[in-house]
Order: sequence, then structure tokens, then C-alpha cells
Amino acid sequence: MKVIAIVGPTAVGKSALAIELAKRYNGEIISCDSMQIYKKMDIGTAKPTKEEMAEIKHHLIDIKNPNEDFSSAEYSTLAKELIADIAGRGKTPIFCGGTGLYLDSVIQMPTLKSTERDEEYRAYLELYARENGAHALHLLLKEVDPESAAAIHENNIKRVIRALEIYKCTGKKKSELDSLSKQEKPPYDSTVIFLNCKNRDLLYERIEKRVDLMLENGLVDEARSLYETGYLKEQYTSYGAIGYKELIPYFENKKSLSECVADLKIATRHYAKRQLTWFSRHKDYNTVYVDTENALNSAIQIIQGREPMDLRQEEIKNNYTRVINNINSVKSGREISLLAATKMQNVSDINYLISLGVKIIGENRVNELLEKYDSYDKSASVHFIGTLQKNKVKYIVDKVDLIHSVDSIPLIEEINKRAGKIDKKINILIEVNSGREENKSGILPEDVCDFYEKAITYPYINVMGLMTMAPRCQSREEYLKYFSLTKELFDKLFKNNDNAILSMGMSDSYTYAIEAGATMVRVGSKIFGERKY
RNA sequence: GCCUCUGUAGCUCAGUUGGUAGAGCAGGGGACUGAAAAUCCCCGUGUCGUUGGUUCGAUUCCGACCGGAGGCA
Repeated sequence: MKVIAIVGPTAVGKSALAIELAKRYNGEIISCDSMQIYKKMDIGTAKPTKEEMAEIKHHLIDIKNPNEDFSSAEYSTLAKELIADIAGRGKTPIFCGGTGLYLDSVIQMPTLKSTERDEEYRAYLELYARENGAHALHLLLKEVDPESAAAIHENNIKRVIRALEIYKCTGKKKSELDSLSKQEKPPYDSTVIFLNCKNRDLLYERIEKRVDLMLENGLVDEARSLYETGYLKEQYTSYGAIGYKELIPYFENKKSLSECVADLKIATRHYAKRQLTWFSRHKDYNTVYVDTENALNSAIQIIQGREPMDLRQEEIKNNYTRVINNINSVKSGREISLLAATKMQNVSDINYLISLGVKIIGENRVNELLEKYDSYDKSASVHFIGTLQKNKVKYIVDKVDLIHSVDSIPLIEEINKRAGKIDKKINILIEVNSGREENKSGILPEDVCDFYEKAITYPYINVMGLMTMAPRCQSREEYLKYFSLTKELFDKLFKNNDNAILSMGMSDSYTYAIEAGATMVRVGSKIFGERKY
């Protein structure tokens, strides 16, 4: 029986990938996460959203209360039943989660069975260890199961106790059971995709962001309610979850919230590191790096055994053709320039796109532009379309043909100065904050004319037109409002200039922008696909 | 302006009665088949602020200088 599994450290983007694959392969997702098992722990364990669960069936989420016990053996039994059930209905089981042991208990261990636990014996051994020391406890294990004793460090009291408990409950040594199980054949034909991140700092950034998001979504309240209902107790398995116990000192007024949050982030990083170690050890896993490849395409390629480039190029070509057709259907005879927004896209995809006929590419970040610059196919011209910091101007003046996002006099001065040094006139667009959004950059519409008058006085600056980023809108009418406003300003300032550029409209709105009079549109995700990972 | 304290690892700080230094945290690596978001193991060279002097030898003692904190004016 075929199963697919998506594993990887926390926050790499497993869930989104699993859902995409489930859509493509008529799949159902079996969560492989030791903490999503528990009810009432939603935000902190990053469960899929209701919408996602409605779209794709998810299993083994919310099956226990936080004060109930659970174990990998129990997981194994449940998951195996589910595989049979899902496959029996003609669908594909897709595992998704970060608990490596749980996955192994399913795809590597055919006969793993739940065994009863012996709480009394455990408590006795814990006491024994406390009174006589870890070494003495370890000696007990050495007597009954020397092999396991050799494999388990004496300070690892939890494992030593577990091994002793297994012996007491089953009458067999843990080492014996282990080696028996290792002789068995894996029960399924499984393809495991290990999502990883080449750049560790990037993974840590994602973790940081995700924790912040959880806090915004109400993690503290969720934790407080667990704390107050008495579910946040050390004796429960669910207590291990990261994101709850770290906040206890805050609830008890022993630490500030920000200290607790810092601890929680550190705990999550450590966890991610342990996951990386675990998954890296499994040499049969297929590693996909989310920061250097398109995870979905690589995953599909692995599952189907196809060359990734074929598929990726096919997708880009189809998307590109669709965008061009859309542009042609609304441009009513005018010349429209298509700028491909290439943020986060790899150079081979970009160059392929250029080979299809794209003449302009636009980058958002200076560092990224510099990294990729040497590899670009030079038949396309490079524009800068993101927020430009003054201290970065010097790196790009000699490289870009147009800066779309100029919105302050100090920035113009810096560009003018740097351009002067290399004696090159720099083409710029003035960015208009057409939506009057506080956090967005750009000149307010009523100030644009003044700004323009000032800007054209600099000898090395060539103001070629306007650019705007509309706020995210729900309807065509809304978009048209912002675009028309910008178009009016544009007509006022550039009415006699046939070469003037009005850059507006992105993936969600480029057709409306063209209707409103744009001469250039900046399209990224509609060409390269959504950046989900 | 004067006085006191202070400057040691990414961070917080020990320490050397003068023989070039070590903890915690962070970070890195690893183990892990019955509690696993758990549990456990291993990894510490850094111009000891700069610069003169004393000394066989200075991060340690003395002086000057440069940062930082505080006090008196």
C-alpha cells in the first residue's frame, strides 16, 4: 500500500504542502504530531485552520483531552487502521507532521502493539532514582537487560524507567523486542519528503514569526485557559507541548511576558534542531529545501519520479501565456509592458521566463538582487520595485534601469549623488500612496505635484512616471478607484510625454490597472505560482 | 571640572595573592522503536578596552588614554 509522508522541523511549511498534495492526489491527511492530538490546544500546536480541515479531511487531530495519556504505540495502531480505511476508499493517505517517532511507529514497525503501562511501578522507580541516584537505577536495568542498559545513558532516567517497565509488563527485554521488530519488513510502500531549510537562520526567522503570529492569534488566552482549568500539569503528556508551559511563570507573576516569549522561542528552536537531527538520520527520506527550491514541484517530482524542470517550466509557460492573454484582452490597442516580479524566485526559473519573451524583471530586495544579478540573462532589463534604503542605493545604481519606488527627497539626493559618481542618469518613478495607507510608503496624492517639481531639479535623476501599490481590494470597482486617481495625476504631470511610464497593478489587479490606464504591470505570483512555502 | 565604580566568549558574569582564563545562557553537533513539542549526551582561543611602565614574564600591579555607569559640583 502506498503512503506519502511530509516531515520536517516546525515552521518549515509542512501543512501547506501536504494540503496541496492531498488536492492533487485525492488524499486525506493523517496528522503525525504528538501534540495536535489534544483538544483545546489549537493555536500553540499550529493546527490546520477550520477551512483547511473542511477542504481536506484531516485525521488524528483533537482525539484526546489534555489530561489523557497517549503513546506512540497507540498512535501506530490508530494510524494503521486509518491507512487501511483511506486506501480502501481509493484515496491516498498522506502523513504530515514533525513527530518522527510516530511516523516510524507506523511505516517501520508492522507489529508494534500497545502495552499497558504500570503507573505504580513507574512511581516506585522514580522514587528509587531520587533516593539512590540515577546510577543505582541504571544498575537495576543492567541486571535484567544489559543491552538496553548499554544503549541508554544512565542520566536518561525516563528511558531507563521505560525499559524497566517494558520488562515488567511484557516479561521480555526491550532490546529483544527492538531487534525482533527490526527484522520485520516495513509494512507500507512509503515516500517520505523531508522539508528542510538550507539556511538555518531563515528557519529560525520563520519560527520567530510564527510564534509572534500565535501570540497575535491569542496564544496567551489559550494557555491561560488551560492553566486555569488545571490541564497544564507536569504529569500529563500534553504538558510537553511548547507554547504553554513556558507561559506559566507569567501567569504566576514570576516573569514578564516578554521573557516568557523569549524562552518559548528558544524552546522552539531547540525543538526544531532535534527534529532536524532525527530526520537527517533517515537516509531514505527525500530532502527538499524550501529556501532553494519550489517545494510543491520537487515533491511532485519525487512522488512521480519526473524531472523537476519539465514540470516547473510547463507551469511557468502556462501561467505566462495566461497572463499575456489577459493583458491582450483588456489593453485595447495600447502598448503594455509586463514586468515579472521575481522576488524569491530562483534564477533558472527567471531565465526560463526571459527566454519566453519577458523583457523586464523586477526585484524587491537589494541583497537578493545582488546575489542573483550575475546570473540573470542580460537580455532583460532589471528594475527595482521594492522599498529602497538609502544606504543600499550605491549597490544598485549601476545595475538597474528603473527604480519604481522613490518616495522621499533624501532618497532622491542619495540616488543623485551616487549616479553622479558614475555619471549616469537614473530613471525613477515616483511612488504614489494612492490608498493613503499609513504603513505604506509613497507620496500622498496631493503632494505628488510638489514632489515632482523638486525631483526634476536633480541633474542625475530622470523622472519617468508614477508607480502605485493599491491596497488589497475585494472588487474591480475598488481597484479602479485607486488606479484612476493615480492615472489622473499621471496625466497632469506627463501629458506630453509619450514614453512616460505608469506602473500599477499586480497579480491580483493587473487587468483593472490596464483598464485604468497603466502602461506597465508588475506580475509575480500569477506567473511563478503562489509562494506558499 | 573633580571623584568613585566599570570594561574578560554572541549575552550575563566568575577568575588569575603576576606564569595568557571558565561558568550559565545563546549557539553547534549527536543519541533516541512502547511518555517523543518529551528525555538524554558531547562541544568553550577569547587582541582578558587601548597604550606605555615595573617585571624573566602582565589580562592580573602602576600610569595615561578611550568607552560605559554613577556621585559631587
